[in-house]
Amino acid sequence: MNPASFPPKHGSVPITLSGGAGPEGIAQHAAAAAAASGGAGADNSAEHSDYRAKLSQIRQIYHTELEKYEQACNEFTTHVMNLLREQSRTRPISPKEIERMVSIIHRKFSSIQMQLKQSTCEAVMILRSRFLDARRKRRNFNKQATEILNEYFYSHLSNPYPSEEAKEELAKKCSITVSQVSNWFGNKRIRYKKNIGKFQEEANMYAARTAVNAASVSAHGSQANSPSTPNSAGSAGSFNMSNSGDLFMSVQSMNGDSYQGAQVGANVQSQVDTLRHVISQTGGYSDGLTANQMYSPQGINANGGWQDATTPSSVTSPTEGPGSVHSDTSN
DNA sequence: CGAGATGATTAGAT
DNA sequence: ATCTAATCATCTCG
Repeated sequence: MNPASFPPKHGSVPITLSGGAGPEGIAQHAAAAAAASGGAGADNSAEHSDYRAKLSQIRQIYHTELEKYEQACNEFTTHVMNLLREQSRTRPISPKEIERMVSIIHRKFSSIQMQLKQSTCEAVMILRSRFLDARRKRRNFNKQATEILNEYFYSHLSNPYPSEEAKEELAKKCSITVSQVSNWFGNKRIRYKKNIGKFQEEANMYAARTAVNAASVSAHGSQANSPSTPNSAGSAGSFNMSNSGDLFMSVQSMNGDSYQGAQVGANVQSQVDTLRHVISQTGGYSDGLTANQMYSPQGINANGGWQDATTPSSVTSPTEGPGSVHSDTSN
């Protein structure tokens, strides 16, 4: 009953079922069966019942094989017994010898049965990985869900860590599970941080949208919208982290514990995030400052990311970054 | 078909 | 327990 060797990593495929006299590939059998039922379906319950059908199929194969081996064992034993009996006419054969013979045979067959067991185990594992590994049936979220998630993300950019409640609400709105929401935010944070340039357009879009929605729109707000895509964002490979928030440094980091429980703070922060955007878009014009970095990595400090927070001091004071890279945006 | 996008899983850190 | 970072497996688009 020991789990034998669980294939620790997928994609390895080294299985190599016992060659030779052993029970040949139950596992391969099952894998083939699983592969045969590919495609189309994708109905959750249907798939699950499919999985169970395959499982019972494996079980049945296992039992019939087991029975077969047992029978073969018995037959072989009697055969050997007969031989011995015949030989006992020409030479004396002690009962001990017979017993030894029988036990040898049984040992052999039981080892074969162990192999059978192991193969079955592998088969189940393959089946499992094929049907139960969620990665294998990944579906993209629908457009609306991603919109909702993105909206939340970009309107909380300075602290994109939705609370449990927020997650539940998002999950409900998007018709996905809470852990899917968590996954999404985890992936988003990482990927955003990793390549902010790639997400600038998106960030601008959602920021503008939420601005229009939330800020009650003092009419005529539509313009200012993206003077063509700012291709300057550069960052080919080395992320030099042009952290120059400059304009809006002031509001930057009030993240951390300050509004842990206070929803008010969060709301305010959200508004600030949005407004900062609007400012960044329109404000660029008034000065000579080119608008080429409409959305700066505000919430992200140079060394790491959002999460470390709790750096007690040093926040709220625009003391430039550690490296003071300060890429000058003038031309 | 290949590259990039994307959701899920995992190891390790806190 | 939750997050990050890396990675996997699949989807999507050209």
